Amino acid sequence: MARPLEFDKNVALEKAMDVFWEKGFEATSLQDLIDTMGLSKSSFYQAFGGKLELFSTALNHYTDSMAANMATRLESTPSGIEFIRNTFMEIVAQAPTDLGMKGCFLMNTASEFAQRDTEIAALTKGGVKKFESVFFKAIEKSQEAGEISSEKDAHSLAYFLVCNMSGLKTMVKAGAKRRQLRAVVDTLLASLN
Amino acid sequence: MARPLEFDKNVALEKAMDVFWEKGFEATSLQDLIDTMGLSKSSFYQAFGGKLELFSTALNHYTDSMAANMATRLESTPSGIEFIRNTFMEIVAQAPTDLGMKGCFLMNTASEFAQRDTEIAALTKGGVKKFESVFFKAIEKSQEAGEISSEKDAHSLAYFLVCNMSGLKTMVKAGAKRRQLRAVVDTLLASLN
DNA sequence: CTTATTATGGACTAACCAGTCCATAATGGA
DNA sequence: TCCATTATGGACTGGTTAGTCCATAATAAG
Repeated sequence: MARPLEFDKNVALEKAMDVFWEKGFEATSLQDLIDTMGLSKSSFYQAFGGKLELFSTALNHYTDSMAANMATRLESTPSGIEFIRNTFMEIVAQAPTDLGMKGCFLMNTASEFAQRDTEIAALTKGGVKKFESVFFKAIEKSQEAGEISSEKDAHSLAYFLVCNMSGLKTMVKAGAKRRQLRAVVDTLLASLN
Repeated sequence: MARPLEFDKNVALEKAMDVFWEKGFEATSLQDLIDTMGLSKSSFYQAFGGKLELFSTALNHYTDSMAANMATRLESTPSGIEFIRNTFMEIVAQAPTDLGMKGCFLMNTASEFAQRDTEIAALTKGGVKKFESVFFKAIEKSQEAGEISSEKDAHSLAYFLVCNMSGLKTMVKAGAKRRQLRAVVDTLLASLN
């Protein structure tokens, strides 16, 4: 019926997500975006509405795909506590890499400007819940298997894990050494028993 | 010998710190700064060199005064673990206030652009050490008093506390409720014993 | 009072910002 | 083939950015 798009919208969105993830909202210019995404200004506005709108879309894409990824890994891991250990060990492992230095897109966003934009604030709240819910399931699983005492409140523990995930990823950005992160994870895991 | 400054440099620096703290580096314009600091562009550049230079100065001022403040409070608190509890309870208490929503200037900075500027990266590393060292002293104090087992590594615990402090302050920005933060602090404090 | 020194106000710059608009290109259906 | 529809390239906008520069104001020493 009409001229088709010359680019893959999902691919372009992922590239935009990477830029926002690495540089944040303010430090990312429209030029950065259209260069990385490889499309013209017209196509950009046509397809994604604008900078802020694209940012929201990218952030939602991030939390959805990340949480889905974690949920899948949880299902394929026999032990809940093993899933938790793996998740945190991965943060330690990728600490000195480019990926590690980007931190967590969700927490970066909360830190940068959640309180300046109510829509973004709602998005970060929702994003936290997605991660929290995966940890909650992992803890329930562990409690059923007797790995974690059932007397502990699973919701509190889940939030505690999210909080430590956020803290660890920020410490990576603040220049933490692997052994320091490792020590934190050890302490954290020990506190679950 | 010559015309004197019409403003107090320290007062101006504190005001600049507040703006950077609240809005971050990128989102703070020179106009924001000179408006808040109440001085002209010429005086601004004359006295503080430039935006980035002022940011460094403000960040250093923040970590120095914050760490000094904590050190003083530690000395005047009989029990090390009580100091730790107070410190974290204060974060919970001020969570829904304007101050709480600003988060931690140091961690905000690490999150925003530590990895884009090597000088700032060095500053954040140093800032973390300042906080870590206060917690380290608090833990040593607690271990001497028998409140915390001496078998635990004080350095690891100190870093664990810094990490949780960072995490909690980010969770505040992400819209955490008081009772969620409270639960995290309870879990954290319980893990020290 | 004069002079050397420094602070200040305000005009100015060049680059960049997000976003708009329109003429043109490309496509599928009739 | 022709037309309706949509995508695209690129020129353009008004506003903002950090930072510079100079003429003038204020001061303290002599």
